[in-house]
Amino acid sequence: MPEPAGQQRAVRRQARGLKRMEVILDAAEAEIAETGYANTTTNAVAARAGVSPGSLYQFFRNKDEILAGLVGRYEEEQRLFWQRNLTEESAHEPMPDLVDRLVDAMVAFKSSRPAFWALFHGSATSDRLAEVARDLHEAVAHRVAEVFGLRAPHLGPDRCHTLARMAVATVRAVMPMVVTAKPEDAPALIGELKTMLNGYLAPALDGTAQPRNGPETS
Amino acid sequence: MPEPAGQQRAVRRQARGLKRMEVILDAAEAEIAETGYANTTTNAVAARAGVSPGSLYQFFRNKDEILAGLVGRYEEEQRLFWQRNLTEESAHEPMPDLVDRLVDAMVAFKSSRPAFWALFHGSATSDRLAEVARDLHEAVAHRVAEVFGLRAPHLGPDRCHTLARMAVATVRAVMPMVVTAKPEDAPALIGELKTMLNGYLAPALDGTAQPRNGPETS
DNA sequence: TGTACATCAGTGAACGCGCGTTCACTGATGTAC
DNA sequence: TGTACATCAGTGAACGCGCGTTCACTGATGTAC
Repeated sequence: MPEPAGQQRAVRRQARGLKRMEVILDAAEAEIAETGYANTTTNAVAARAGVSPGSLYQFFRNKDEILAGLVGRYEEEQRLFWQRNLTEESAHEPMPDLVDRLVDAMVAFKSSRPAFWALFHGSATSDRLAEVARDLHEAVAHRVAEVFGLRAPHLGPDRCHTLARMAVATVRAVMPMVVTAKPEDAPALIGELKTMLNGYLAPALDGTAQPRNGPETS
Repeated sequence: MPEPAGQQRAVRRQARGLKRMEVILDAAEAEIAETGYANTTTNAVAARAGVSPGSLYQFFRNKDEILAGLVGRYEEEQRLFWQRNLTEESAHEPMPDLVDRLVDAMVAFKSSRPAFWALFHGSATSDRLAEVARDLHEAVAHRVAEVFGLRAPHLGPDRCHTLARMAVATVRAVMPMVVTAKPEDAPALIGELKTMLNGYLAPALDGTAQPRNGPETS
């Protein structure tokens, strides 16, 4: 008899149990990448993981918790990604270089984690998932805003945050186009995205040029 | 109004039948705006429309066809919207004015058709709906690209199309932020969107700056 | 060391619930002669 | 002008199917003495 929700005693997972959880999450990731979260059935995840449905429910109380487990893994990866790609040095990096580097890194990340993008950028979402995705994007925007603040201290933190949110939203909007595009068209779209971000961020943060003028050297 | 797409059997609708269909679509629109397409049940739509479930299925063969009916109505509205707001004159309008006017018009349209945006920009979508939304956005981009072509004939149609798709994607990305934002923050976000679009489109279309630069150092 | 017992890991058939859809039926309206 | 008949409009209970979740149960592993 399972204990009432909230009262559940801490379960001391054995090594094989922890292993199983990872296997189940891997299966869920693959399944979601293929068919979307809403179309993913718990039984399909269990079958793919090579366990019975009942076993799955021993480790995850319900379908949402499987999602939460995946999100937990992603959050760690995200943290590492931004820790690696966005440091205090980024505050002094020329804007075109910074945009170039970050966009390329994100595209590369996308390629290596298809399920991640299926979850957070795909069409087959869910209310629960949209909420999680929003939080993740907000966290990224927050981190970007911090670097903007270092770069242009004369702007208030509010304005930095707005700029960051706009930038994140733009990337989020264009990325699916890149994925959908024919492979030979993708680089052009990525170039457009960089141009756009640059044209928006450089004047606001570095005060180098008006939006109508090209980025001339100082 | 013409019959919903997919209704192929020549059923000679009586006047009251056509009226009922509109009532059902109104109910579906309201229901979808409140809970999203996936969470909308056909029985709830029927109840809201004041008809029995069986009656609903006399006019729409399945849930998808209700959606198709709604899309049909929206397509007509969309056509009128762009016919009104984007003409050949737009090719000679100063870019800031054009962006300003269109963004404002779209925001106003959003306010008057909440269900429309719940459908095409909300989080609770579906595979079917995502497909429809993509087609709509593609149609808008196509029309925008035509005006870009008039404005800057020296650019190829392909490049105009790319610029238009990027612009549409950006608007689509920012609009949910505007909706979600506190009312006093919305104007600022709309301003940012305009700045961004302007900074991207003006150099590319009006030739005030080179649109792309390669990886070479300055 | 072995034995007893609690807890964790695992099974897979079956249950239950929601929701799209259908069914058998009655009434309303249009059309032909 | 009425009558017959086809078709449209409408009802609401019930069906069926998919899928998340549970159930009763058997092994496996850890722990205490």
